[in-house]
Amino acid sequence: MSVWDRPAPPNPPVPLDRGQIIAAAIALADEGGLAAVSVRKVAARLNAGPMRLYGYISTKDQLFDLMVDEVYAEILPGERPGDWREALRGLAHRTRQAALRHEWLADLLGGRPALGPNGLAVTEATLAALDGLADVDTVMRAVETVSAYFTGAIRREVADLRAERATGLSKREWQRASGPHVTKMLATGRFPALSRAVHDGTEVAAEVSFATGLDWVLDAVAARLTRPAG
Amino acid sequence: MSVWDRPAPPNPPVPLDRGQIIAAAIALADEGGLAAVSVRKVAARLNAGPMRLYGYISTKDQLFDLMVDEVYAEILPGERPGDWREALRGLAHRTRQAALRHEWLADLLGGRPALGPNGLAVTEATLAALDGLADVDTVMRAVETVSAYFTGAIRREVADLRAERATGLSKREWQRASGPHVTKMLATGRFPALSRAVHDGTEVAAEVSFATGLDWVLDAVAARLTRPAG
DNA sequence: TCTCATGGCGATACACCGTATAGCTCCCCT
DNA sequence: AGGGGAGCTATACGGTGTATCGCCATGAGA
Repeated sequence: MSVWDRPAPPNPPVPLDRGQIIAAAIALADEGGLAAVSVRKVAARLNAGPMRLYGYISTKDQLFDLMVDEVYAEILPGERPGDWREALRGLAHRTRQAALRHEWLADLLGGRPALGPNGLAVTEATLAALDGLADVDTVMRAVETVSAYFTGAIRREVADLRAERATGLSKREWQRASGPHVTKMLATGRFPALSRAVHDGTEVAAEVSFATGLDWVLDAVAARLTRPAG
Repeated sequence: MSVWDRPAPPNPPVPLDRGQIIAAAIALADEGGLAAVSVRKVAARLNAGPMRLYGYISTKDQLFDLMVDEVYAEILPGERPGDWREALRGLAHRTRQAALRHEWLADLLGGRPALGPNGLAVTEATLAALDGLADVDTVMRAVETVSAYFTGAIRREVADLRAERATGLSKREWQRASGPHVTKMLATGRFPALSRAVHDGTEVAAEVSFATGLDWVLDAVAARLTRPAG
């Protein structure tokens, strides 16, 4: 019996490794959000059966961790930053940019400690940039505070962005156009300060608002880093 | 044929309303985390078929929104706060306490705009406490910055707490005891600053770290609220 | 009092999910 | 040439959210 008589194996199965799995998962998430990532779909994109992935991955949550760590590679600082402030500001902005490229990152940010190699490398680089400016505990507090700020800010920004996209209205347009539920709420008069804020507030670009809050927080940190141990 | 001869309907079906559904869902989440909340399980807890809930709720995500708004009721300030700083500090601490009572809140915080009645009421109270201290835009920026901080800080705290619980080790014990993966990473010598931080850092109570960072951020806000429009 | 409409409820069903298990097939080493 | 082991696949289980539909009980109208 020649090779021609016997049918070729249905899948000429390409070797496959963790990296391809992570890349496929990220592609799916970029296209359709985290909800579009399923073990079956990732496998399908690699011409593999679902169970094949479990040779490289132990659980779906672990796949999420790996995806996050992969993105942390994009967040790593390119060159050595000028000073600590530039280091922290850069970290914040690079994280934000990564989350705008991969919106699903906002769903995962801060949800689990970032202990992958790239996550650790980012932390290392950040701590190194603040090294010696104050005692270890103060430095830790500084990094944690700034991280907490930009994590929270990024999450809110992405949440608002999705809401706008879903309703087709910007936050500012709400009150006028239709904001079916919120408008009615504001009209009840039970939220005067909020109404005034929505009415009189200037609509400011998300990046500006992000950068402004960040500068405030950095100022606060500066006050503790220069003085020895406030 | 008397009433006694005819068997009672198997489920004496209690009327049921949104509040009971939300309460049941929260109870499930408190016990087993967000993952333990399924439409079927919530319904079962109310002696109802799954489809019954869809008369009161349109989607599972909406149920999550309702759960969050219910918890915002616990976050509402009890009495009128002394000054703006007390208002913001109180808000932050009450949110944190709520998240410690309902850990699943950390998974949802900042994930979607809080537009329910209680969420709006919290925002209203907060804005009211800052009213007139600066122009509307500065006040908005202040509230957003503080909210971003405590949202991010709470998420991280809960994430760490779960990690500790899962490994049975505190963050400090990692390096010594076994931290299967992280210890090896630190041992590679590729993360000197991080290693030093882990080694030399003082283990500080989560609440203290939370409060410290919060005070820093509040100081930063104070600098903009007292000066008119920095 | 009898009849009919209606609206809420339940059962059923569908498509999909994560993953445990077990068997098969192919390759390498002896 | 034969045996062992590794890696892949098929199957299966117990769950998920929710669309659809048919029933029954109730209240209204005659």
